[in-house]
Amino acid sequence: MSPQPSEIHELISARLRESGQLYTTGRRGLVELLLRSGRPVSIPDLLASDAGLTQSSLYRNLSALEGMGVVRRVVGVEELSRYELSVDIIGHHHHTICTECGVVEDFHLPTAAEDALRAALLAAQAESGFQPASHCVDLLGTCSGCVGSADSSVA
Amino acid sequence: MSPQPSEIHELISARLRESGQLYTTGRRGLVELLLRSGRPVSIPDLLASDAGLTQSSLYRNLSALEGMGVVRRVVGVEELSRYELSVDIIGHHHHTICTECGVVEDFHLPTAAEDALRAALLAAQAESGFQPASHCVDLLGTCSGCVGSADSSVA
DNA sequence: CTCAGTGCAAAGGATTTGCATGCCG
DNA sequence: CGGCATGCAAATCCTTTGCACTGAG
Repeated sequence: MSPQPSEIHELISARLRESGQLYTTGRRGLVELLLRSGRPVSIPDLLASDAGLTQSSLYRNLSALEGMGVVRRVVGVEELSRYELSVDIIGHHHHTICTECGVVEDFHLPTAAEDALRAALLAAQAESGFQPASHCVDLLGTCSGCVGSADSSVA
Repeated sequence: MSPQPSEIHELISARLRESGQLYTTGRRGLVELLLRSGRPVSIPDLLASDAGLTQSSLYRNLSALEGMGVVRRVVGVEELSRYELSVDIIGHHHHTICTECGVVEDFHLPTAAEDALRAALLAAQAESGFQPASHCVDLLGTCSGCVGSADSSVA
């Protein structure tokens, strides 16, 4: 299912070309690092682990690759921590994260869907040895307010 | 399903007492703000929106309330952004986030579960007017390496 | 009165940006 | 040669912390 490393490099190289950018040694090294680690890695980790990466280039390259859809930030649409009242106060729910305007909205799943999801996660748990305490389902997409406007900023 | 605001305040007040802490005016105001906004809010937002909140107190109060399980941080177990290769390169998958050691691992859902999940999310989408581009399912819990050790740091 | 909470201000860490230089096409 | 990428360093933003003071029980 996953392409071979060599194919990956060619794919990325091609995408960069399309955007008028270069697949330089540094970028290739970064991709190798991500490929090798096999899990999401933080920028400070990358800076600490490897040798040849410069702070600013790393940030810039990750942004560039992210903009092309090669790399993605794992948790939120923004890097800010967000807070809300806890589930046992507000009730169990999930979030929709609008990738246009960054707004995070609460969103409730029908009970049947919630049960199906829980069952699926429990089944998956058995295989991995990971003990889930809770799950977090976030939908990334476009909120109703941003559906009309292509990419314009919030009015 | 969700308690009334007055009950919420009493509940929080009680929990604070148990921990030997106070439910002061400032904290009550913070909870009101969270209650009123109805969605996850960032700290800079809180600082900008309301008037009477001091930066340090806000951070401290959110930490205190989070520690008691009243409030929770929405996205990651750590505040760091993490990067990985994109799904169309690595393949679709989800994450397990260990709340003990902070390690984020990739994790694949069985196809049947993935389908059920997708169907549930599509159904939910129809009601909300939100157009999902992708979903993100994260399991919060304890990884196999941390299951044995209670709360000790990584060995 | 005593202890926890608050406010101010400075420190710490992550991320972004400016500018001059090096490298690829 | 021309444009993109890099490196260094400074700037910016979010978050944490120290310390003295105010508020609540």
